[in-house]
Amino acid sequence: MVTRLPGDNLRTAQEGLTACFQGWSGSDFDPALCPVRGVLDRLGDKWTTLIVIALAAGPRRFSALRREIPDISKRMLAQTLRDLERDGLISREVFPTKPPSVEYRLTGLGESLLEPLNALIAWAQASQPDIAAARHAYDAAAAVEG
Amino acid sequence: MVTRLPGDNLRTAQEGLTACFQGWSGSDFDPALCPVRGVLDRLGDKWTTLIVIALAAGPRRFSALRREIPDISKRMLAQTLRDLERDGLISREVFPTKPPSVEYRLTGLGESLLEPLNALIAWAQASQPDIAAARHAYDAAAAVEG
DNA sequence: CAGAATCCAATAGGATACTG
DNA sequence: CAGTATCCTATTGGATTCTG
Repeated sequence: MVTRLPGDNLRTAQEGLTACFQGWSGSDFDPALCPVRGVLDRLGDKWTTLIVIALAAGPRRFSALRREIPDISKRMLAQTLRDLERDGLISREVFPTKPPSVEYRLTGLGESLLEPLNALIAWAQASQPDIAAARHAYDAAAAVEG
Repeated sequence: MVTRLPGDNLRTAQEGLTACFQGWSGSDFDPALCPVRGVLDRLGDKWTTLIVIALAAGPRRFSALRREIPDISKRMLAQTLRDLERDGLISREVFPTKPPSVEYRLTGLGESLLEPLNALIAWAQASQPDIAAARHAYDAAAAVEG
């Protein structure tokens, strides 16, 4: 175990991101092929992360998810679940009851997303006051200069 | 320093996300007020993360960013930079040369995003083969059943 | 060079109604 | 219950033109 200085994690992250970035920022590279974009586009849509977080607590049925994410429409819930299943992040199990019930749960791959996602959420929560303050200051400055 | 078992980080992430989730999944809570959604919506747009990653390597000028992200339009670059500045993640410095040049750099708050972002990118890169395989399997299965 | 403004196309996503 | 299908609106974002 090495001793870690305060700026150490930051430098590691800088280097990792820079190395990654240089791999696909070359002008003759097709941006559509960049795997990072593909994955982040998914995570970036309106509902994916919410559903993953909801499923982090355990398996859920379709209507249970609807209750936990009150403002999602049936359409988008069904579609996002399908996309997540297609990407192998969640699995779908149909119980042939009557009426039928369907249970969704994270796969191992889906669970592996929880750690980096948790880090990001923690950052969002910790930074939210700073961001709000910055926005307020920016808007106030913009207002005085017309 | 405690010993860490293999599943330990996962459990920590599960608990953290679940606790966070329960805070705002209550049905009488206005989803628009959820700070996590606000922040993740920003990170989820098409260009924000790309720009942050580009700036992780150091300050950049407007046209340098355009070269490094070849498929961004002037409009979206300007708009995304403005939003990032408003949120306090980057700072903007104008040099009164002629013609003018403007330099953007990450603030301390912006740098603090690099670590969680790096974790997510690393996950995306590591998981990309699994995701591609899952998609292929899903599509193949969907094809046979009509 | 670094934008702002305008216009327009593509997509995301909500509401509703219908099905097994 | 767990979806699908259709329609429609709002937002995103590209192309182009104009300015200091």
